Amino acid sequence: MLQLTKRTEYALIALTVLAGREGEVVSVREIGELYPVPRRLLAEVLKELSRAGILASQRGSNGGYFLTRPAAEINVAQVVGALEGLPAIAGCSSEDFEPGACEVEPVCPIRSPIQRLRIGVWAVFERMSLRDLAEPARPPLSRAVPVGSGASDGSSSGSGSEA
Amino acid sequence: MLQLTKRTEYALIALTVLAGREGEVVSVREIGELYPVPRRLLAEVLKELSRAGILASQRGSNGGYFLTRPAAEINVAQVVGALEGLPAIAGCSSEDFEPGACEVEPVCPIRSPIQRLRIGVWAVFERMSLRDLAEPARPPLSRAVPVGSGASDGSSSGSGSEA
DNA sequence: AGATATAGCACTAGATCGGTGCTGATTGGA
DNA sequence: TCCAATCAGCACCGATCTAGTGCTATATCT
Ligand code: SF4
Ligand code: SF4
Repeated sequence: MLQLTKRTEYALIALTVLAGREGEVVSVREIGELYPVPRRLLAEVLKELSRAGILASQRGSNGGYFLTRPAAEINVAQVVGALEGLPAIAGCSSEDFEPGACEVEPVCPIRSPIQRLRIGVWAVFERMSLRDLAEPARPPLSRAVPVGSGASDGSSSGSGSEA
Repeated sequence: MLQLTKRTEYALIALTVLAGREGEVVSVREIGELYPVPRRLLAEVLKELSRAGILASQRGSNGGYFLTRPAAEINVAQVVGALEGLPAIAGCSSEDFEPGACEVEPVCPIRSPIQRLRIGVWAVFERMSLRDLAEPARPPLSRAVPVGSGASDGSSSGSGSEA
């Protein structure tokens, strides 16, 4: 399934708040009051982000979390990477992939292309920073791009989806 | 989890073969002899692709599957879309998402950004055709690109995650 | 008729995910 | 001093999804 986990979504929501209040210390409760998110789970997620070094925490009363770096320097890729491990696309490019786990590997014809996809997807996530998240979205949306080899003429490729 | 299913991987492997033998009719057995893939499962997947209109089938002896269109006109996005539904990134942008399923939706601050990500990821998949898959990979790799608004290009952003 | 191949569908076991429980440690303040 | 608020750590459960298989029917070629 090519979809982020709820944990990651909650993380991004929380980070949106954090990014809009840089320098402040924000508690899980506050965020929970802003958005109808399972607080307990949100807390768990923020702990993870803290362990990953994206957030730092302040314990005790008046405690909470805050960004360790400017919002513009933290991108979605880092967040996703911290919570789900970097996007693998295929099993063999996952972090915890043990050699031999895939029978096809020695002769797999799609490893290289998959790798290219992975890099492309990763780049998409890298290009969106927390500041982009927090801001009301300014979409110059300068035409997508990359990854393919030749593919130059892909113009005709409709979305097609299914059915 | 940001990862393709095994089904999709097998589909791509099979399509690589099909793309390299355009005009021919190739059976599941043949593909299974080329790559150590669970044939039974592979068969199931090709059926799905057939239902989705990406492949057509020929039954009976000497039967098998063949592409309905030139390999260059079929891209990975179509394949993924047929097998997993288009990349949703978040639950609310999934095909079978029922309104009200997400509590946060009415006030969600990340819907718009997520949408942008979705488009970006989708574009990455669209730009890789079956021909790109089948070819021995020539990566001029035309530098990745946009999607975000500003986005500092801190290409250095490593995984940064755990371990 | 018989061998080969796809069509369709249901089913099981295992992995993953969403969410919660519980206990402890740290801090600020009444 | 003691209490309330808050983070830290970890284990646990139920629901969902995935990988893979079983079985039966249908079409085609020889
Ligand atoms: S080797 Fe090929 S089949 Fe095995 S996991 Fe990697 S991409 Fe998928
Ligand atoms: S609305 Fe926000 S939280 Fe709900 S699914 Fe969409 S992105 Fe995730």
